[in-house]
Amino acid sequence: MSGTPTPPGGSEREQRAAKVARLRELGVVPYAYRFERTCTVAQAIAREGELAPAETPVSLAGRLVALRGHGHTSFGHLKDASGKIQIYIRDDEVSARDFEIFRLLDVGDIVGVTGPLFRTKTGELTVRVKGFEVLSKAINPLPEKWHGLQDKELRYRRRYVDLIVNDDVFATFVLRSRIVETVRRHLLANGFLEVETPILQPIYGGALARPFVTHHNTLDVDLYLRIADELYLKRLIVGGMDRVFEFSKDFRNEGMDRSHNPEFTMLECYAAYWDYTDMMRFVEELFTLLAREIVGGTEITYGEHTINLAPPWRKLAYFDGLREATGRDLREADAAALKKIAVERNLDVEGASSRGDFLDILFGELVEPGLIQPTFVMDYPIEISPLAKRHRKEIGLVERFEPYIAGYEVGNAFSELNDPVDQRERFEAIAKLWDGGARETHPVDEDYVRALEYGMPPTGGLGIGIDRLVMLLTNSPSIRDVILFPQMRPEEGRGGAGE
RNA sequence: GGGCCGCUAGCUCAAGUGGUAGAGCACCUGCCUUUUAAGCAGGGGGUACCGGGUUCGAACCCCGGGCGGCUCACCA
Repeated sequence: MSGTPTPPGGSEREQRAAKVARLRELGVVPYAYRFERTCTVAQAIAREGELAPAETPVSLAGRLVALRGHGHTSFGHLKDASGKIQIYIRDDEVSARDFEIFRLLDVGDIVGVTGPLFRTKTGELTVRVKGFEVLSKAINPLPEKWHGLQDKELRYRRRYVDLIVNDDVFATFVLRSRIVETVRRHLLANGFLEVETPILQPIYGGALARPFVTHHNTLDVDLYLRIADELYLKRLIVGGMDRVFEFSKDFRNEGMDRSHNPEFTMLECYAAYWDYTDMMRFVEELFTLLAREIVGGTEITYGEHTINLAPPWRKLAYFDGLREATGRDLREADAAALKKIAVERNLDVEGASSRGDFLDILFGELVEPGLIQPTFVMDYPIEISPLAKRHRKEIGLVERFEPYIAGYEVGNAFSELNDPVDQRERFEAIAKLWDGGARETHPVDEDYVRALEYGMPPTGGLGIGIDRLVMLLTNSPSIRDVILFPQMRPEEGRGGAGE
């Protein structure tokens, strides 16, 4: 093809590919090596007043998101991570070759432009393009400009396109980064040390969940992807690291839905010489900071709820919550009695067998949904808290709390169990439940018990589900809206014949 | 895993009861020197998720499969 315009016919992708060839014919490398920009779009907009428009050109780089050709001129919009600005080019202000090259550009291409800023007669700040470079020619067209990319499957599978065209999606992930940064800063400011612990673990623990299993060839052993990093962090407390934390990608081989992804991010932190009341104060401080820095106030909106994060938060003892819901004191109730209550209320008790299972069901169904405003649920039954320290006053309870917001459990904390003998007994009790057919349980981690036998100081521990935290602060209804690449079935084999 | 819904051009969506697939955006050609959902005129583009069946004829009806969404169950 020689100098002739792109021939008609073929898919848009083919037509755009032909433009790449045409650009090369014109001596343009459509995939540049670098571009020196003088500022971002947002900076250009902010600095308009300081610049002497006629003399001081700016160089900006970004994606063409709109083009409006007018024969001898052309308007368009250039978008970078900071914002969007109009560009304007005239054929009497650039070379004929440059204008021809410009006319080969499409929406979606990445370009660098240089020129002074001016205001059009409608008052819009615009770059008067005197020179430009093709930085990357896009072969695939962007989604349509009015409706953008709607299809959720495509949005998740091609998140890069979603990010290009849906500004609110982009903003959510910027906020996620800022949230993590704020949490990290608060921890560092309080003397916590950021550490990294194994993702591949020979024994999984620290939570009750089904793990992913993998295999190490050289060692010829099965390893588990961690379901929590708790037991490793507390080993570090034993080792004398008084305050540690880790943003831990955890993996749980369970169902997926609006609030569960197989891999998710958990913050865990541990502070020697704290108990759970210290941790409660810390959580309130952290959320107050997040509210101020991320939301700009203590009030947030989540779905239909307006939530006030200002401390102090309501404190609700676990069995007080159950008493309010059932009218009965269940502290002494055994498994059979609890089952009876659950069945009376038409709750699904399938698969439940232990006292802890029934308590979990009753609390989850009757109490949790009402915990909209921030609430610390405190002092859990010992059966469902194998790593928490016995309550200093109440028999059968542990010093544990979970902060609830908008009906979501956003964290989990306790005065950590540091008595090795008690810990071993708890592990064994749990293991027995396994033999009894309980849904999930722990293998005994002998090395962890051994670590406790070297002496762990009294310690307060806290876990916060980062994904859910981000959901709350960004008013996102699905965990998939706050995870860049949520787990999907592979595209491979789509449309294939059934097997 | 169960239930309901969906899958048509690159994207967003149409097409009473089965009759041989359309629009807008995007792309191509022409015109257009301050437009902005630019405009006007012309044009190209389809494995209808995949496979089978019924039928003279299937985007549409039936069966099987795939993927997704919502929801229930389980979990954080």
